[in-house]
Amino acid sequence: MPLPEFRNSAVPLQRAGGKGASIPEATVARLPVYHRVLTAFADQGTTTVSSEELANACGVTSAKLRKDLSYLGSYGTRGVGYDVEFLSYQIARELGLTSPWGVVVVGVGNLGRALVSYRGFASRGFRVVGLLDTHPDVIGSVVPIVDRHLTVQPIDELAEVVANEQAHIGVITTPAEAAQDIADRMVGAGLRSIVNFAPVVLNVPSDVEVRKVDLAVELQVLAFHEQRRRNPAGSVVTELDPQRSVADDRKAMNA
Amino acid sequence: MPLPEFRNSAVPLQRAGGKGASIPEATVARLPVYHRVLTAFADQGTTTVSSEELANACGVTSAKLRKDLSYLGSYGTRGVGYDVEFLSYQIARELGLTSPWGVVVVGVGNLGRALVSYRGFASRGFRVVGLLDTHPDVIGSVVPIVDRHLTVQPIDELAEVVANEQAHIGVITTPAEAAQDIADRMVGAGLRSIVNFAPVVLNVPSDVEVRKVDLAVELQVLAFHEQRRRNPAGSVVTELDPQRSVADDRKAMNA
DNA sequence: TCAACTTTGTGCATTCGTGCACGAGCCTCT
DNA sequence: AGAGGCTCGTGCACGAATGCACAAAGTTGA
Repeated sequence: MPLPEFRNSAVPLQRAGGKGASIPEATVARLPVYHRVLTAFADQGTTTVSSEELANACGVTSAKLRKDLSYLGSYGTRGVGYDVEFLSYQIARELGLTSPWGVVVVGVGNLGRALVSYRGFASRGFRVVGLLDTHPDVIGSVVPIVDRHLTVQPIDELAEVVANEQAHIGVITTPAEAAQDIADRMVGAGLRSIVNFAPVVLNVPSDVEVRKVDLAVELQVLAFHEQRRRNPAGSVVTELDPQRSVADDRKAMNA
Repeated sequence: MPLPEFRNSAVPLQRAGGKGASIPEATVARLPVYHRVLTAFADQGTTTVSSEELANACGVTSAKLRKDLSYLGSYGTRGVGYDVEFLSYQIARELGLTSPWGVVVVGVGNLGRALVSYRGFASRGFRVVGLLDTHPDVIGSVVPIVDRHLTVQPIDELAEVVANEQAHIGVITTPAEAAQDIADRMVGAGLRSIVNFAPVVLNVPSDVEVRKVDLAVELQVLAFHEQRRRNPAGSVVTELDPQRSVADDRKAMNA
């Protein structure tokens, strides 16, 4: 994904199809999608799905889906398919969604507000337990969360909130300049899982996992492919003049 | 990312280090980060960086960085490093950031507003040329973009805006229910690059590229690892009772 | 009960991505 | 000019991820 940076922690399978076996990162990244689609199937009353149907709805191939699910265990029935409710539960359990996770959000701008009002939040085992900011103007203001309200607290109370509310995940929705400082505070407060929406590379201890979400990266990857579509062999100038030198490029740069 | 879903379009290198050679997707996803960090180096007056320095600032290994850059060409100087300005320009050119891309944003809630006010937008070759919504309440309202203002237009004018403003990229920031319809309209209007912030799997023709950004997925991946950290061998119940059967699980599911 | 049909689970081959290690090339100093 | 030192570029090996294809296992119908 945006290609979120993976820590390459996957080790060879110890027990194929068994519980407790290590699951490839690529698979872990897809499980949330499977879970969401299964929930949708359940809501519309479907009780059973084949790997083919589920795969289509998830935008993956059926072979990949089956292999992914096989890491969790043998939860399908040959000749029939998967029980929607049951499979959904198994994935939720594997992802750790059966017990709720406390989330603190730092940075209450438009982005922060958008995230905390996102409904899929609470319904999947996540609960916003803290909303903090450094700016005096927003501290103290009341923000509507999905099912209640929350008062914005000053950043200095971070450690307190994390401890009292047993938060485990921090979300950074501050401007880029503030992000590293907030990350340091989060680590200091004991958080070891961070989602970073600010467009900067965070420097954190190796036992802290950071997942980056960056619109600019997504746009630039799309732009790259758009450009390639126009001119599959490379850039226009290059194609017109394959003998173009690096010196020429240095001049063009200043044009 | 999250594993954003790649189209596996990478083919073997045709000309190693040459221009126009295909670049691995994993590399393409990292180039925007290199570019941003290089810009930061340039802003603070640095003129030269070694692969080691740049790699540290980008959160990757120096070997990976050098290999990534080698796909673009030989732009470094042995014994010295890379010229910051020059390398930055080369990456920008490769990503297609030298000419501006028109972007239309559909869905003017908190998220849409947050995105269009993001400064890193215009500075990297992207320009919001349209802001649309279906909701009568927001249509006609004026939204401040980074360097100007934009009036929210009704969704029916999408094709018109795309054609007149030569937009190439669509961003979906609507609720999940509306996303597929918007995607269909975008495809109909001629867009072939879409960033989707709604938590649904979009169904689009194979020549359209969709990049998904999903907070819920990021949180769930973190939750998975948090859980594994607590109990490396698997879930608690599983460890306490390795003989637990699938039938037991079906009961637990309803608890 | 048995045969035909359906769909899962997985072994195998292939492709993609990463990291090591070192040769190639450039700069500096004497 | 030549030696020494530094850093890039890349060949090679290894591990991760994907896709194919089929045996295993269950269901349905006669």
